[in-house]
Amino acid sequence: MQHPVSHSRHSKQSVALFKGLTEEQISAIVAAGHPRRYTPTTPIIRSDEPALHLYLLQTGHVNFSRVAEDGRQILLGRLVPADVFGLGSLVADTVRYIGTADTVTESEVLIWERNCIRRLATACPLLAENALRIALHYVGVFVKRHIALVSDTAEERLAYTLIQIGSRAGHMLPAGLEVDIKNEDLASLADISVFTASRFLKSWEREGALEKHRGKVLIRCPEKLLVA
Amino acid sequence: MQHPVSHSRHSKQSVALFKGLTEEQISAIVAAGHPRRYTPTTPIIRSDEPALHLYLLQTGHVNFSRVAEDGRQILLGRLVPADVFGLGSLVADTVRYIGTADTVTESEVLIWERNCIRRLATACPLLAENALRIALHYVGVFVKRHIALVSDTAEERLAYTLIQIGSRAGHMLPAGLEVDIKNEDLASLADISVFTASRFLKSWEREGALEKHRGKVLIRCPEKLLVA
DNA sequence: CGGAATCTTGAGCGGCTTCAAAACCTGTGG
DNA sequence: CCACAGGTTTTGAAGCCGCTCAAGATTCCG
Repeated sequence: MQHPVSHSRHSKQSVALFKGLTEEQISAIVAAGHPRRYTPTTPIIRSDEPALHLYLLQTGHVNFSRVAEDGRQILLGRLVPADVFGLGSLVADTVRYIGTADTVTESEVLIWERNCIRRLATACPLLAENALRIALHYVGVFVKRHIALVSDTAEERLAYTLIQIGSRAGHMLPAGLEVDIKNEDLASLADISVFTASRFLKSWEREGALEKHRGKVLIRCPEKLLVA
Repeated sequence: MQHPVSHSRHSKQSVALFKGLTEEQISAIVAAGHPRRYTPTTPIIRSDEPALHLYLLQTGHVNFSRVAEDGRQILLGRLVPADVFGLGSLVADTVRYIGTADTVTESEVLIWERNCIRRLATACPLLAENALRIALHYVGVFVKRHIALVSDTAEERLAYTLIQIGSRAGHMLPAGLEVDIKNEDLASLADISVFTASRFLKSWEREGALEKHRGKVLIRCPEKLLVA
């Protein structure tokens, strides 16, 4: 699975964690972090481990998930460049990671140790405030997903998920918006079975709304997904 | 619905938002807030409104909910004394409330204006850190509820919900742990229909695990809920 | 006592899931 | 270059959990 695609290195300004900081502050913080590269399908953190590190994804894609008691792995989100994870490392008493992060593609991350990033946050309170905003954002995201799960149909959830993941992790092509994602992951994000996902995707393909290839979806007409 | 029950005024130490602060700091913060009293079933904040205030519940119970597109009201949680809501007021750019807060019983809250609480947070960074911990805690709570929704049965979810709400909002009686909550709210928190909720509650009552009265559940043997 | 809210019970059904099996795609190694 | 093995996707058929709908019972309060 080699990707000639550029795993777009984000600009520093687009990092939500750095919002409002000066160039100098950002540079100092970035310099304090350790870069690291992971091969595809490698675990970076595991859920319930003590949150000892903060991570900033620079290139590549990462699945954030959690396993249910019955063993099924439930995707909570897909992380893209400029996303951070391991926010628990910023609080005083040791909290634990909420989910497991596994690389999907080869990925580069910037890592700070707990004490290091906490020291930086003390010197620069905006960092803590940004972390709070991000955390609240995720609360909103999960509430929304929850509401959708109890009040929308499987088809509506899949359509919404596809649009959402497309706008975040997709890349523009002449033919449309392409997303590198398997049916299995799409299904998990939409909280439906792979079979149901396949059925709806196929039906949209027949209507010309998208094209399906192994591990890829090419969205041609996003508006066609939301109608029927 | 008059309650002779004491809506236990929390001690200042038990407030998660004040964790690690000195008595002096807490007193100063509390002094800066405006107390206010609400009658039962009154809205305090509405979802999607700009987060202009931070609230600390001092006495009473508050439902935190959100309405789905089809109009159904979905309970996200029940707030008890020492809980805070409106955390969005702590971040710089105006975010919006995630849910609606309605009093269940007569309630007293302490209110801070956005600018006021932000000034206090600047002077006392621990406040921001505590807010982050609380936000991350809620992320974990919603993730857990979501996992349960896709992998547990209706009965398991209801049992878990009952235990949870009992330990948070219940009061000890000689006969057991009593919770003031309607089937409808219990059902919403467990993400099941009122009918399904009624069936399981009745079945537990027949097994002697609990007693059901209008608007009340008396839990006698919590362990009996988790078995069959 | 009347009326409104809450709770109960039964019957029927429906959207998804589960299960089984086959088709398909893709990189690999002979 | 072709065949093979692994993972991925498709399709069909059957079943089930919990929901919906309807109606009645119960409790509470003015």
